[in-house]
Amino acid sequence: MPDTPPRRGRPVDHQARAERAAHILAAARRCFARSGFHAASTAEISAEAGVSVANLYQYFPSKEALVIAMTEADLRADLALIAQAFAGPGFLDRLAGLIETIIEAARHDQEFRLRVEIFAEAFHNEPVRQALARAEGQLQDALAQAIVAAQRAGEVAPHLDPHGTAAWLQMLADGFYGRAGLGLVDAEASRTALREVLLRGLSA
Amino acid sequence: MPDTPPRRGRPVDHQARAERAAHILAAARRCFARSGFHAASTAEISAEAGVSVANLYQYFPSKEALVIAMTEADLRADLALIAQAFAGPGFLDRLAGLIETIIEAARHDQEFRLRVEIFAEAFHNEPVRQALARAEGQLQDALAQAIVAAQRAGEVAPHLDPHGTAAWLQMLADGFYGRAGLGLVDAEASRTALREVLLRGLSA
Amino acid sequence: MPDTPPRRGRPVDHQARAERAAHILAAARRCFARSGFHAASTAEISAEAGVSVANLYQYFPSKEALVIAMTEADLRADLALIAQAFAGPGFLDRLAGLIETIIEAARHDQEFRLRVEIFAEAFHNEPVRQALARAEGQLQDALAQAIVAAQRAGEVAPHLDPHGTAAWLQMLADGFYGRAGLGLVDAEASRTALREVLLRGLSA
Amino acid sequence: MPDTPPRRGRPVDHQARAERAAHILAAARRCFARSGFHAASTAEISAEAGVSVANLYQYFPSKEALVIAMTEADLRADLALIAQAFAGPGFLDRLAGLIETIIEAARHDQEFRLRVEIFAEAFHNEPVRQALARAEGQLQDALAQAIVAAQRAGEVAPHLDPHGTAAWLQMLADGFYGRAGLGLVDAEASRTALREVLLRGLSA
DNA sequence: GATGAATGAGTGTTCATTCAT
DNA sequence: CATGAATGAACACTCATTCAT
Repeated sequence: MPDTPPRRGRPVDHQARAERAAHILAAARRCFARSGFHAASTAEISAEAGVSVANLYQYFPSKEALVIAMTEADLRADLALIAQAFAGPGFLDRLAGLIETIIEAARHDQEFRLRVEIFAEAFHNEPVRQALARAEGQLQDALAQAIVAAQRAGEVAPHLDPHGTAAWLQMLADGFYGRAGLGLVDAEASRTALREVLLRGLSA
Repeated sequence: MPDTPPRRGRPVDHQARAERAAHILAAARRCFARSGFHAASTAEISAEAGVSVANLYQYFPSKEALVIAMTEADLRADLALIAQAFAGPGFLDRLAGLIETIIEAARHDQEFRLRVEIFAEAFHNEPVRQALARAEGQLQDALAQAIVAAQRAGEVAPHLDPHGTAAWLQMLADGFYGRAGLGLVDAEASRTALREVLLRGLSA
Repeated sequence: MPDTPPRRGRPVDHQARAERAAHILAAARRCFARSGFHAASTAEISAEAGVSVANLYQYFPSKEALVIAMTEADLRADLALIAQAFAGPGFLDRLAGLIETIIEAARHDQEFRLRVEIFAEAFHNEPVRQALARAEGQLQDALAQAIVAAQRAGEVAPHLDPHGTAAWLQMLADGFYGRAGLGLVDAEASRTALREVLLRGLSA
Repeated sequence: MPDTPPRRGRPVDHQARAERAAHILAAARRCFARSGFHAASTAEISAEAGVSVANLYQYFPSKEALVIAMTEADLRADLALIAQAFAGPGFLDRLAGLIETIIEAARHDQEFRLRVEIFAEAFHNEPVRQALARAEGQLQDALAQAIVAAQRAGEVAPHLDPHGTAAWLQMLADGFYGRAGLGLVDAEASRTALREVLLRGLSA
């Protein structure tokens, strides 16, 4: 490495920047979930975050960039969730636990709407589409990996195609998000029915 | 109802009105699927339909009304499809055929995007939400009814809750629409995996 | 001609449209001259014209289109002026008269600023540049034609290149506009000096 | 002036300041010529100069100040050019040489656009107008002085009003800049025609 | 002196909708 | 019934400028 030239002026506070970006992103999340991607104006988002519109643009170059950043953050969170959820034996039990977690969450926040919103936006916005497709692909890979492990452990039917199976798990989840966003989810019935289909669909 | 008062002027040609409304609605469908609900302007829709913007407003009082009409038309079509699909014996075979039909359709048109788009809009637009919730409810009833019949015929596991089961079938479908809209659906893999989960999930 | 299909709805009033467009254009002229092309907002122009901003956009698709329309209208006016000014014998006298007219005008309106403004805009805006270049070309042709006629009539030195000569006449005019816009023109001195250079520069 | 009070802290390096100011001014010049006064942002200028925006403001209190400084620098350069160009005998030959220089320059850089740009800005910006008017006045004086000398030397017609004559020389130059900026200047034709008009317009 | 961070005030343009013909 | 004309309200994004470090 060549010696870096001595920096003049105010140094960049990377941590503060990251925090503020996250703060704005969280505000955008709430706004998009509440009003929808198009209806949520940059003014609304800035106000929710308590910053000026111009400041928002110093952290994200466009509204689109917000969705993309969101998608990527979600991906990281989901991957972490999956990694943790399937870290040990008992695949089916852990899956049932995951369902429980998701159903519970569906009662309290509007995050679910966000997922559908992002899907809709992705249809007409190429960069968003790419980000989302990439995220869905990575999630599918992670799920497939967990399925393979469970198959090796004899917990999941061995002849099932791991990726195809992961795909319908994702479809089920996305479909659940939509219904949850509409307020159509009956927690008790969902729990039972989903458990049933997962057990029957996967178990060896 | 009392007898209608004698009408003055040119009598309304109900059929012509209905046809033109359907024509406009079809145009709107294409536009919404192509550009999204918010990005598709009334101007774009009118142009696609070959009528003036003001004329559109004589058939539908608002853009929102278009989505609602669309939802209701879709409901009728879906109910007809279900009624026809499950009219005789062989529930599981018929279901597999339905999947085939849907997967094929996913390759040619963009209608799938529309479903997701309408979900997203419904989240922030109460009248749309009501229309969609009502449609989903009726679809669920129809599916549940078909499931009950199949259970009686011994084709579907008898202990399954018909409504809960119908619900996950819907989730699976909605999730499929989203992935199809994103272009993530591999026809062959989807066919196999979906058949598998349906068979395992439902069969007696 | 195939028989035109019977027009439905409100017919277009072409005259009213043309009048309103001209009205808006005149307002834009005043605004551009007063505030400059960039500083004059579409809101300012609409207000000056007494119409809504959206209405302005039904007559001109962009701010740029206003300048282009202006350039073309000016071209027509200038061509007419030249045609009329050099319709008969006495080229040099007529030229002197033209100068007089222009100098007088420079005292009362700000139109001169507009010319410079449009030049500046043309440098960075290709469509405007093309419109302006085309206009300047046509004006040069018209001037050159008048010079040729005057040469035939023995009023202008026969060996002068008509286009080159027309070019410096235009430069002189443009330069005059700039100085007039700055308020640097002394009517009396300009009159004398310009007459002198024209006479000496052109006469046989 | 009374003796300056003893300065505290690091002494100002006047030379370094002047150099950096000149550096920034040169960058601004390129940006204004390329994008226009309004379209060139302070960010663009700073980037071109390789300094921060805030730093620019430590050398020039506003964007306007940049144009004014530019005008004054140009004035100094032009005065020097004139002084040198007309330092000896052979006024007309020297003028012809000057034309040549200018025409050549018009082929390579965009500086010409800058002149027109500054004129346009001057119309709506009083401080700029004053700077430009003052510069044009001084240039006119210098030119007039050279003309008087040439008249004494018998090279220029004695009855011509020196200031009026200087004025049309300036107009010709400004008009040339505009056409050059538009790309309408044919070097060969311009050379011939301008030489002709200068000779005929001035010679004794 | 030099920089990063922040912002109020705007910009051109679009849109769903209404009204007169 | 069908159309052209009109508009208020909004929107994403930018900019010249200031201030704290």
